[in-house]
Amino acid sequence: MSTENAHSEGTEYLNFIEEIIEEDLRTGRHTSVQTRFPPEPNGYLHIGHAKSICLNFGLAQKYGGKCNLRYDDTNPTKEEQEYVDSILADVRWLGFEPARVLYASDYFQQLYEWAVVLIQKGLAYVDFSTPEEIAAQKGSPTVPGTPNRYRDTAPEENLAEFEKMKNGEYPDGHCVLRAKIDLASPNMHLRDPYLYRIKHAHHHRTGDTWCIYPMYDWAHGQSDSIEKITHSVCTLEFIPHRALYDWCIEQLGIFLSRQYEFARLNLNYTVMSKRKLLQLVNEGHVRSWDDPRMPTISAMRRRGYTPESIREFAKRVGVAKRENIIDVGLLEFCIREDLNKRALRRFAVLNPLKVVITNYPEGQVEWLETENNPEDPTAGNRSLAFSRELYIEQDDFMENPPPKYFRLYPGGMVRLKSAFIIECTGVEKDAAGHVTEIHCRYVPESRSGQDTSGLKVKGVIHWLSAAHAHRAEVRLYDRLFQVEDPASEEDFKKSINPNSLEIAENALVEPALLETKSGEHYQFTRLGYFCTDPDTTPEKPVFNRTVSLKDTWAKEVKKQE
RNA sequence: UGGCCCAUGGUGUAACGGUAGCACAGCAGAUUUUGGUUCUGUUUGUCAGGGUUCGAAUCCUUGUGGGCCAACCA
Repeated sequence: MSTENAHSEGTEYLNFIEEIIEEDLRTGRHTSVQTRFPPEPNGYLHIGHAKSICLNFGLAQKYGGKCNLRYDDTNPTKEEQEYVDSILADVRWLGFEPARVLYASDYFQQLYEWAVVLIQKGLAYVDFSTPEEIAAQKGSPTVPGTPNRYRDTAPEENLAEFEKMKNGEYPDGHCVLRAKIDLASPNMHLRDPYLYRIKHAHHHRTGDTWCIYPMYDWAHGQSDSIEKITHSVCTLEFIPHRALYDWCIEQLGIFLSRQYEFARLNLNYTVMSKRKLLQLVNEGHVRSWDDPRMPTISAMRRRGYTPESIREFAKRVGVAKRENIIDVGLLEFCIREDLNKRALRRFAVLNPLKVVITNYPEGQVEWLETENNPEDPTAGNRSLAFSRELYIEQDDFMENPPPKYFRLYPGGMVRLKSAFIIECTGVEKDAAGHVTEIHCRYVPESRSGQDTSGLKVKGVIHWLSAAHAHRAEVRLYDRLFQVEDPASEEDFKKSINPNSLEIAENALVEPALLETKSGEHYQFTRLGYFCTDPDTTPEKPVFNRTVSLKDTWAKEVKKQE
């Protein structure tokens, strides 16, 4: 209930794009809303893309419109089918179904014909200068550019040269098609931008049909226009491109799509650029694109984030034009909030410490009921085996505890959750002085649910019957970087956290977890939320820690230091 | 040394000329057989100067700070 209130509070106001849309609908400028999500298939989607997906698909949903998935595949040398597939999968996993799945490459013929129109109008020319020459001729933000001799080539000749470009008569980089706009514009993107370049490269969809490929600025706006996109939403760095976007559409006299820009998502303690993420994968700093430490959607899925939690996160970060760096704590809040309601509780002991209940009969076993989810009575109960030899978490015992420690210590009492109260009566150590085993006595009349002991203990800890526990591998993740903004470092890889992955090799779990399947979510009681990894086998389950539970005690310990 | 975008608590985001609110984080307390959850209370903010106005976070202006722009990338 309270979360619903939070939701409604979060959506009571309109973000600036929604305001524009409502105004457009009110004035009749548009009668429906058409958006699109336009990724380049040259990498895996990350949490920043998730914000864009939620925005674009969310807008369409909210206003009864449609949202396309359109691959911006105009550069054959960088794009691959593997990425195409993963992108669609990620969009769907997030909970959105594209109205249509389209490709900018679907429009190559149309784009080519429009380029011919532009040339005929004297608004584009073929330039044989080198990239260096062209760059020099463009001037600088403070110095206007200077025209070269190709700028005044007659349309007929440009037409013929463009034809040669298309027919493959020139090698890569021999010449380019440029728009003829304004070499003195303060907006560098208007200083006769490139429209087409020659690339004798195999395209993942059009094969070898083309050897000239349109640049972003020549492809994007027209693709929007073809799809009758009413609100073309992109990130801030495209603001200077808008003038060119409008120019192309205006010169062609086609459907008037409009571009609006919002601030992209930045998360602290991670990097978001595809280039850097690719580097992390290729150089082995992480295992793969879906290594649970990565900010990619596939990695977050593997780690145990749910689509709902990511959508909620996108809602909470908002949409505005201000540069921002979101605290990962908000992401963690969103997944805890979601999983707290849904995840089944299970007992797991990450670092086992043996406990012998000295006054419990050897060989005896009794089964004790415990709830699967206290937040959800319909989740039911399960039985846990209790016996003479148990395991508890090493963290739950201290020989010399600090103040306010209310777990187990010599002479201290604690409740084993859903079982009995025990008192620590002795400790066994190895030669090095490490505690290897502790001895306790249990209070028979303190059985959970029928406690007549009259004892009151502050601590409640989880446990496992030694004879019934099973081995498991549990992977514990910490932030991948040690600094808030690794991208601003001289070398971002130097700030990689060497302890971002810790594997609990000796972890033990309750028997119910043996049948777990990849992708299932659990709360390991008192530890955190965990998700079964695809590496799991019937013999040895493997879990990823999605996020720990909030740990007030850890905070208290820090304060005491 | 050109142009464009932005500026509200620690982090985000509202307030559309009329009481600066919400969320996360923090802090304090209550409840709790998860030091979880839940509940209650609470600290912290309009970048600076000038102007318009009865009244400015909001409009104008100057400055400051941050971001973006000169790839045959998107």
